[in-house]
Amino acid sequence: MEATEHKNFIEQIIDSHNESGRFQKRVHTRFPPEPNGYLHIGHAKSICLNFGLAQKYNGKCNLRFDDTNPETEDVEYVESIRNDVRWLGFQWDGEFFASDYFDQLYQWAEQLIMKGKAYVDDQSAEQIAATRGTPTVPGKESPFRNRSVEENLDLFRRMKAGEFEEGSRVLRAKIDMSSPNMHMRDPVLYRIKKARHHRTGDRWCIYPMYDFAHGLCDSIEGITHSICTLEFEVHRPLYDWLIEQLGIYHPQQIEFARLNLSYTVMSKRKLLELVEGKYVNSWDDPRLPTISGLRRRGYTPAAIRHFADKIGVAKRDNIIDVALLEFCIREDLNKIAPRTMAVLRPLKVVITNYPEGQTEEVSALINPEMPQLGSRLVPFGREIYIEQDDFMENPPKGYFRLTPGGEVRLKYAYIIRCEEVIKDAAGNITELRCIYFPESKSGSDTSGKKVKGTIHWVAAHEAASAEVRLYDRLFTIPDLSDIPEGKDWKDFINPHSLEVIPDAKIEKNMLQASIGSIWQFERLGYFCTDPDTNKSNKLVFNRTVTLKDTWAKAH
RNA sequence: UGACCGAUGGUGUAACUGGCAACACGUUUGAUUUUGGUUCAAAAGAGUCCUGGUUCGAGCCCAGGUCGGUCAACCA
Repeated sequence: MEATEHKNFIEQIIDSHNESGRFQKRVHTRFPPEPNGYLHIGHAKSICLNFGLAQKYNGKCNLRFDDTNPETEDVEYVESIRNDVRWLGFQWDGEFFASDYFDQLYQWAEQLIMKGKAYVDDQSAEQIAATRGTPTVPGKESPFRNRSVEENLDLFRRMKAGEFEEGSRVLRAKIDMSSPNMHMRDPVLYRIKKARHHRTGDRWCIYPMYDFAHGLCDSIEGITHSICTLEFEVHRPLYDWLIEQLGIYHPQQIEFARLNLSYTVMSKRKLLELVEGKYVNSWDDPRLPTISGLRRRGYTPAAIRHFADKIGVAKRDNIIDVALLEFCIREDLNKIAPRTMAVLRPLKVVITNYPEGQTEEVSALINPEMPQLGSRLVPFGREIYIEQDDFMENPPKGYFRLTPGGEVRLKYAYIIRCEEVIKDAAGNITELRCIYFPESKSGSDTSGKKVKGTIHWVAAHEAASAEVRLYDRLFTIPDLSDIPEGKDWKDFINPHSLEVIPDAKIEKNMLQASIGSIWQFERLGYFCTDPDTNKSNKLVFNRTVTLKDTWAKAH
């Protein structure tokens, strides 16, 4: 567990509740998604917060689906949300649906009517909108606002019975049309929707609005701390009003600032636009900040949890540098990812003094961070591939890989010297002729040679081939909430966010790599096998993140 | 010309509730290294949005500003 000495403002509130005894030292949170889309890393922040608080205070955390709008919701999303929460490493105490409470909610609505605190409004949606006023101008009361309790009850029951057309009537709270808080201007509580609900089927044709249902559901579940994002701050007076009118258990709502990540977008609307507009390939496209995208990209639950822990919780708007997320995944993967060698852009090297037809196997550490894991055998021979980047004909100062006449170590093998550069008619370098120093073999080096650089390689005679997908940030600017005038946020999509290497050379050991397994390609970064590996009958790797490269950064 | 919320290094979060502004990421430098990775060591970088007040003492309290965010779906 992390050594978190500093308490965030929510923990401080909980502590004060525990001192005052407001909730009898009980802590019961909940994660309340609507099953109408996929979870993203912003949700992960909320999940880690809610479940984390429950763990820290020996409390409970529910998973509740706020499924009050049958038109947009589906069981498919319920499944994917469950799956993502579980994958993140959390197990909820109770699993509930707002729709479980439809009967209770309906009873409460009638109760409000009987108290004279709610009425059926015959106005159209347009009329209601038009008479709501603006933040600075009070709204106008509906002509139906003062119907009798009997009439309201009758009308509401007939709404429930399906006697009226969709959109013809709604149930509204009777609060204050001139309230400075727009949400208190007689908000809609129930609307008619003759839609089939994914759980209650055709049992209902009226459905509660989120604002009516949400706080009441928390109350039903005995939630102590209803944690939500900042935009619901102005809704709180309404939730409190409802609870007060009904005289029921009162949870404490606490709002925090949602996560924003640099170089990406987090809103459901924009994510949907990226997927539907084919800017990315799917909801689990590894470039997306969706949980499924991050998973496919090779992010681990531990790294995401650690990230959520490090970013903290507060109320001010924030935009977290993706570099922090990348730090978290590198930190995790460095410890656990087995190493292998892969050459993305191969340059053939012929070792002229290595006997033709001869091969051998060299020993390579599985993970230098964990030597106890032992080593693997890697084939070596007269012809190998090295990275094109690891040779320069005219190197800048400070370059210490291979150059004409220069020497480097082939990792876990020998030191070589470049003797000759072969080019095609166009002047492109096609091959290098090198010599090796037999006495410089790794582990038994008696050559006395000192080289500055060590490069990775793959033996040509036993190289496997793989497709490698190199991902980069999805956008070219860090802050997508700050778009210059006349521009659209989609104008800043990074055209190079995906580069496909169709034929990389990798250690043949990798043919056995299982789907989703995570590797470090020495000197290149962390990669995981993509599910497409199955389909295409060829190895496909996704680059999770590069290794830090202080040389490349400066050049 | 409304209500609510917020403002601390480049980024994010702290500061025992009034006592020398700290930690992490990022950046830079050095050491180690058969990954220009890791690890280790160090440095630079804010005087806490502004103005005034209370106080021996203010990032924390008070007053007034400024700037930013949120709110006007029969969405959540």
